[in-house]
Amino acid sequence: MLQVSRKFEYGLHAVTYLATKGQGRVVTVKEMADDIGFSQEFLSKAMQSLKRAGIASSVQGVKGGYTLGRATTEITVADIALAIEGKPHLVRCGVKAESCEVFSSCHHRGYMGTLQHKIQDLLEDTTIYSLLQQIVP
Amino acid sequence: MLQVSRKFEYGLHAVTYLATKGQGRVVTVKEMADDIGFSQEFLSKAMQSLKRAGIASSVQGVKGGYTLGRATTEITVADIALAIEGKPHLVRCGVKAESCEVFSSCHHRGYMGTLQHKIQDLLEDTTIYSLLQQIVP
DNA sequence: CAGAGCAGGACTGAATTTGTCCTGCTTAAT
DNA sequence: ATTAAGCAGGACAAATTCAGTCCTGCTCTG
Repeated sequence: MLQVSRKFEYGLHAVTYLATKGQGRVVTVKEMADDIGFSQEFLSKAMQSLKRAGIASSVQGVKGGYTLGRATTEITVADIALAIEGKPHLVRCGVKAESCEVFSSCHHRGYMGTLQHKIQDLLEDTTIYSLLQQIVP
Repeated sequence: MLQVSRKFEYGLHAVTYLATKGQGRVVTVKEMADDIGFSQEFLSKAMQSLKRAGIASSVQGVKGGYTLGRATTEITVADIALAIEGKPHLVRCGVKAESCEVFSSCHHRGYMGTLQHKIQDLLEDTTIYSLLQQIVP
């Protein structure tokens, strides 16, 4: 259906939320979930993915929570997509060649590959910083 | 996962297959399925979608089958995607505003909208004709 | 040492995708 | 006129993926 996953939507919202809170501020998942209006449990999963990718960093224990792991100019939408959905594969043969019945005779692999690359470029072109500029002009 | 559906892959293969067979030639689903290596039943579904969109046209009865509905220069990858997957909705709120918990306060709708538009443009830029050129230089 | 909060594995239910089956309609050929 | 090839399309079944929950453990502050 060429649709982004819900977890990605959660993640993107979370990152912009953290960005508006400022760099130093540590925010709990509960606060974010309540404020934004998401399920706390599920948002937590998204945050864990973002943390593993270095996009967010976490503070353990009481008074713990999440902060952005780096500057908003250094986080692109592509980073978030990669952190949450893993490497993109527009077509199945990108994941597993065996999953394609016509792999050896396929005419479209080249095109689909460059298409995916172009989409990737679009995502890399947007940093969280520039995204926030668009929101609050 | 931002992946194209299998039915779309079937459809794209079918269209290029028909294109290489030449305009007039009527081809049965069975022939295509055997030649390409797809399930006949499922490919048939894809063809029906393509037909409804005018991309393919069908001939009923014995000696029936499918042909391309118009010139390869007049069929884009976007046309095939639309025929088979329907209108694209990168995010859920495009389908149903209610499916988004934060619709009213959402910061990303604008960006996701233009992103979707750009992807759409990429798909519209490729005609079957140009796709075939890439394959057989 | 109690409790807030992150980490992450396991599991469940829902939704979507993929694929099959069956019945009916159209038409060329006999 | 009858037969069989082939499209049309609804209904259904299986498989996969996604979304969301639950639970247990670990870490740190007060």
